[in-house]
Amino acid sequence: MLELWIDRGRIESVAVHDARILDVGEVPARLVDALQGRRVQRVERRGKWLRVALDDGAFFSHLGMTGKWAEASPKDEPLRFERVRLDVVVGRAKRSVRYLDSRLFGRFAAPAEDLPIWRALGPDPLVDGIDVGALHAKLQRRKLAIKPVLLDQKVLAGIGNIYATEGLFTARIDPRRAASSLTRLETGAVARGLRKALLKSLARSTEDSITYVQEPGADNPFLIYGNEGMPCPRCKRPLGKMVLGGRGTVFCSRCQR
DNA sequence: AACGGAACCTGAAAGC
DNA sequence: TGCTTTCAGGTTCCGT
Repeated sequence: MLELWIDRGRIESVAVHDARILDVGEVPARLVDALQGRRVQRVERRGKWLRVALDDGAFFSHLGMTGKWAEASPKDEPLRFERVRLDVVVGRAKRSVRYLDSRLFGRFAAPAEDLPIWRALGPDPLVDGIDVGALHAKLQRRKLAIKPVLLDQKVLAGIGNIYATEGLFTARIDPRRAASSLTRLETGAVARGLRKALLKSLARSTEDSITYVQEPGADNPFLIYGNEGMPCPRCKRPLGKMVLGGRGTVFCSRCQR
């Protein structure tokens, strides 16, 4: 959506309302300077990062877990949880886009060079696809449990706790299994499970809004995430939950081996 | 290098 | 009812 709102536009003004979404040591004034007057050339996504290429440089936006871009009118007052505001002229239209983030886990940056973290991202399952052989080789080198390895953005970009949980359930793999113990066949199943979970979520997202599971009124659209204690959709036994790599992990002890 | 655990932050939900 | 505590998530940092 952000792409639709600002592509080919010229950034008229920038306001950073809360500097906590910037990198440590970064100051709003420098960022404003880097963006003002620049033209947006394209918007790309890899994993949880957006990279907005400008005629000179680029800016990066990570949505954390509660971040979203929203379109507003330039006349509108700051929206609830607004942290950054960009006013853009696209053709004859004046648009104002706002970065909203209640929990401030997101990030906003306009570095001179591409962020190292962006360059280090693994392949994005939807943008780049998953090369099962390459993934299998990568997993072979990791002794850690498969679930925390999937959360490593250098392995695959964009896999968070929800998709790792869902993908492993679909692949019928126990999240505690050592990553190195997965066969190539099982790695293929995980790759398909992850893609399926991501695509399902993408299909669910409406034209112009993101609804997070945590938001009131949103019902749980996931197979097992958030459903601990409820019947497994496959075998009907109650789903278990444990902490793995510091994150809650729902699983079925019968279906996932 | 690889790993575990705590910290960051705040709204919602659960507990009292 | 209203206050307090706990929990969730993605990432970074610190110690081992």
